[in-house]
Amino acid sequence: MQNLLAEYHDKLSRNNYKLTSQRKDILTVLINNKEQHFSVEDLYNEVKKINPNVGLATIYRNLELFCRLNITHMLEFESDYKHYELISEDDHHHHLICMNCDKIIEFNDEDLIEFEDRLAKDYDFDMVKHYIKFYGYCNDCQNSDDKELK
Amino acid sequence: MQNLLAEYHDKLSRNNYKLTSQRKDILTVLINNKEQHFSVEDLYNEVKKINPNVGLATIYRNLELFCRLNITHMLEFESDYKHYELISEDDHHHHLICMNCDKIIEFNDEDLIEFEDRLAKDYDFDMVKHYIKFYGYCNDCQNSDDKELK
DNA sequence: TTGAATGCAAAGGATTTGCAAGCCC
DNA sequence: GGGCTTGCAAATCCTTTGCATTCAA
Repeated sequence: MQNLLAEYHDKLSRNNYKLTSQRKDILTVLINNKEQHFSVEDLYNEVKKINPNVGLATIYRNLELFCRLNITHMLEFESDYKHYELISEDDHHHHLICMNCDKIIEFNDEDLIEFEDRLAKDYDFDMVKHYIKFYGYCNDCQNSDDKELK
Repeated sequence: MQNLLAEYHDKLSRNNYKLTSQRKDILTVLINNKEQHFSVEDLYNEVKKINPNVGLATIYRNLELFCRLNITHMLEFESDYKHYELISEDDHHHHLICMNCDKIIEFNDEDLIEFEDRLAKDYDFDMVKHYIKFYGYCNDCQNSDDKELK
């Protein structure tokens, strides 16, 4: 955790950004909840627990910055607000989204690497990251009659 | 094209929605531009060419409906508005997105089916569709110095 | 010290909503 | 004819911006 914060501090410095106390607080919340993704509002509320004076605009401005620096990335789930989470290098981390109850199942998988390599070669594309969303019905909802779509 | 429109008409009827002239116009534009994805504004402008009296809210309301019925789906590209396009059954259709120039390269691939099948089994998830976005640098931008991130 | 970063509040802009009028089935 | 749809315009709400103040380096 100290490691990660130091690493992000470095990256900010290298790109001529300062590690303000607000940035430190935002990163701390993200680091302490690596497995979670936050809406801006939720993140704002968490950071306020550490620093009650932080402004919402600061959260927006810094998430934008962190995404630009590849410290965080944005997740978009249809019919919902944007969410953000830390990028972790060795994490192949994707989502199964239930079209009925909107449940989000997270999973990790290494098998896409091969596929990705071939793709990078075929399209001469320098691959940095990928986001994959699978839509369908979770096991709770597979027999439900609520689903539209007859 | 008649086929597709009739099919969508059926699906609307089966779910107790009417095929209004506005819905027909919207679907017609989408069908005639299957390979394109539209922002709401762009779609609005196209539909106005057919029916100048259509309202913007109608476009929003119907795209929401069409997505709910799995006639269209929403594409989200970071730092941009939402886009929409028709869903075509047999299309495995994904995007490579350049992080420098924002170029979007579309590609089709069948290789993910196997992966997807395993996943569906592992998580007892009834898979309907998947969207995959790869981020990186296109060949024009690979040697550019503009990229941040030192 | 000094330009970058923040907080606040106001502005912006995409999307949604209320309601009377219109239209599909 | 009846109720779903539409058009219009106003409202909503997430996000951005301007500006004076504060702060990291």
